[in-house]
Amino acid sequence: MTKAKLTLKDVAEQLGVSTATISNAFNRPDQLSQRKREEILAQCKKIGYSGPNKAAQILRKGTSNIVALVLADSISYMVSDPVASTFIKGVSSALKKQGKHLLLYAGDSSSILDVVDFVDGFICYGAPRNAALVGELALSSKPVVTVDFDIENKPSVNIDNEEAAFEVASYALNEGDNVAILGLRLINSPSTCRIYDNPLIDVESSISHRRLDGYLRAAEHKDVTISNEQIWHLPESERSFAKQAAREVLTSSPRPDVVLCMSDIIALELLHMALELGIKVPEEIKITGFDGIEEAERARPRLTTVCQSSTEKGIRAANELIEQLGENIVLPFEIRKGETVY
Amino acid sequence: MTKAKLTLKDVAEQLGVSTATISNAFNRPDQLSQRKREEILAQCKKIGYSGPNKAAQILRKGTSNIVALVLADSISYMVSDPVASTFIKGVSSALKKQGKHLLLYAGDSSSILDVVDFVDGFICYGAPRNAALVGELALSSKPVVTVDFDIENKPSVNIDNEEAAFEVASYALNEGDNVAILGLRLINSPSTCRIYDNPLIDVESSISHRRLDGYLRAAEHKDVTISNEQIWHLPESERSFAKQAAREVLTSSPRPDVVLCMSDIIALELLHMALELGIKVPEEIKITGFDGIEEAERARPRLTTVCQSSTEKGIRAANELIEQLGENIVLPFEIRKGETVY
DNA sequence: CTGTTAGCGCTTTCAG
DNA sequence: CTGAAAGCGCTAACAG
Repeated sequence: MTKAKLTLKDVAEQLGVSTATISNAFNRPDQLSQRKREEILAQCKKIGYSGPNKAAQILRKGTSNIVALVLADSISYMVSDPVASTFIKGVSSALKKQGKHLLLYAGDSSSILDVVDFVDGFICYGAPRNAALVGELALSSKPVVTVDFDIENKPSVNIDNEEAAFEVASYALNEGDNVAILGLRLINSPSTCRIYDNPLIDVESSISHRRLDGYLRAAEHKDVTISNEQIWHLPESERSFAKQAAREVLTSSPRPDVVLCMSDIIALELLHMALELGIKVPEEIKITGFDGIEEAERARPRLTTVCQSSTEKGIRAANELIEQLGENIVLPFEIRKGETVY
Repeated sequence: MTKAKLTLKDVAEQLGVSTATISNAFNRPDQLSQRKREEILAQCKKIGYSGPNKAAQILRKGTSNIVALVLADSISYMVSDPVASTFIKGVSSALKKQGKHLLLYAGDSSSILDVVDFVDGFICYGAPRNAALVGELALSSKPVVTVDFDIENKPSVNIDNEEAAFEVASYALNEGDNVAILGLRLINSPSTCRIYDNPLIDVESSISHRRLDGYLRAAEHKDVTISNEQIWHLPESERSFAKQAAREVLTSSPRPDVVLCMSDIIALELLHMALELGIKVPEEIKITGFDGIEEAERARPRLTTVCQSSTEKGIRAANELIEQLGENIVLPFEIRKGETVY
């Protein structure tokens, strides 16, 4: 406790060798005889020197073994989202294998400047709520890997959201269906509402719009029309918003026969509310989700949804960052045919 | 990109002032006139200098604004646990307010040496799986706050687990009941099993044993005896283990009338399986949980459990670390009377 | 209010 | 294989 912190220099002096030798003993085994090295390491342990100071190493070497995971939103929000936490799981397991550490960074932070100088790179999960971060990341000289969105010239990990949405919708829709869509962040509104003619946001970049494109393409194929009054916007994939939207949808008249939901959380909330109101699923209303979270599998009836492996995404993103291959990875997805569609 | 990184020294030269002035402009506004300061900041922005290099600041100042959150187990495991992720939520929101960053650190890591030199302190959530970390933390000169366990002379945040378990069990138990307990990490076994006469682990330190003490005290008060054959050990609060234990309990004969579970995850799994098997809850079997997670509230029948605010724990732990008051905080809990006990 | 300077603790040429 | 010395980029004490 009160023990003054030993420096490499102190140790060199005490052991009567040069600082380089101590440094090499810890960092470059090839630079000295095995015997000498072990002797030094043993001595160090004895006098209580646990190795070179990491802060100094970071400055000197320019690497820290810390990877920042930039989440789309606040950490508080992301960490309780099952999809995001599964992704984090993947990232952390891959980083651990490489001896890297994980710094969680909120996407609503004002800047990455706080950490850019010492982290080894960024994994960016979803377009950050604060769009300015994207610009900073694009300019940063540190490696960046994006997931579920893209930054020009940066490696990325994605699935084909448009195609996935197309497939699940194609499976659920039939001619003559009255269809509703529960979407995510489609317009700029802090609350649940139908999109009507409001200007759409991030049309080019957001996965929500890719999914919407897929749904609409499927509808077109099936000769189903979906008006803007039948498309809901939810500000977040959160239960409270999902509940509001579910209630609106289920109490609207005529009630939709099919509801395409952009996340499983939304779909599950809708499913529960439908059952509570005595509405039969899928007989009276069919429901599809998106993501393939565990809870969707546990639900009865089982949710029909798009399964993507968030763990795999995390692993691939971490490895891409470390190996710096510069790839734009597109991962497969799978339609899980549950019992909320027949 | 190809732009050579500017240093403070470069900038000072370019602007024709001393390095101290630039440094002060960024760090100590009181050390120079507001006009000069703004002028310098503006110039810096223009030439693309975004402020002093953080890695150098960390070495020089000895602080980084990074707090390590040492989780009990691997990050992968902890991040998908609802109780832990709620705790993380609390920590991250409190740290954010203070402009601190969050480094996630796995409790099964071999050492804290990797980061101890540059983080500002440690929040340790649950006794780490690798017990050696406790020793390192105890000796570390960096501030440490423990949660759900204690290290001598270090501040901590806890609830009274013994009393909480006592109260919930007292509420559930009646004389003559046949009782089972689904416990966590009571003995040293990697799989679900009854504890029988196996040696108990961490008897002094673990919250599981505090809870067990509370259950047994309540049983004694109610003149109920609970033998070691009726106490199950689960290695983790994970659904798969919970399922195994639930099956064993529900198919054992005579079937218990009351099952006291050391986490809501376990209790919920038991509840679901009971319902699936057509066993009436609470008529044929009463169930209590522990923690008060959201899902327990959504379940039908609603789970009777001990509610503790993990968010609050996280906030208090973070603030304790920052303010360094050296307190040993004991937070309140609350028995939530759901419908799994009557 | 400004400038000079000595390190923070380490790594890594380079010469021996 | 070892040792001396030059910084990595910055801060803060001190002198002006």
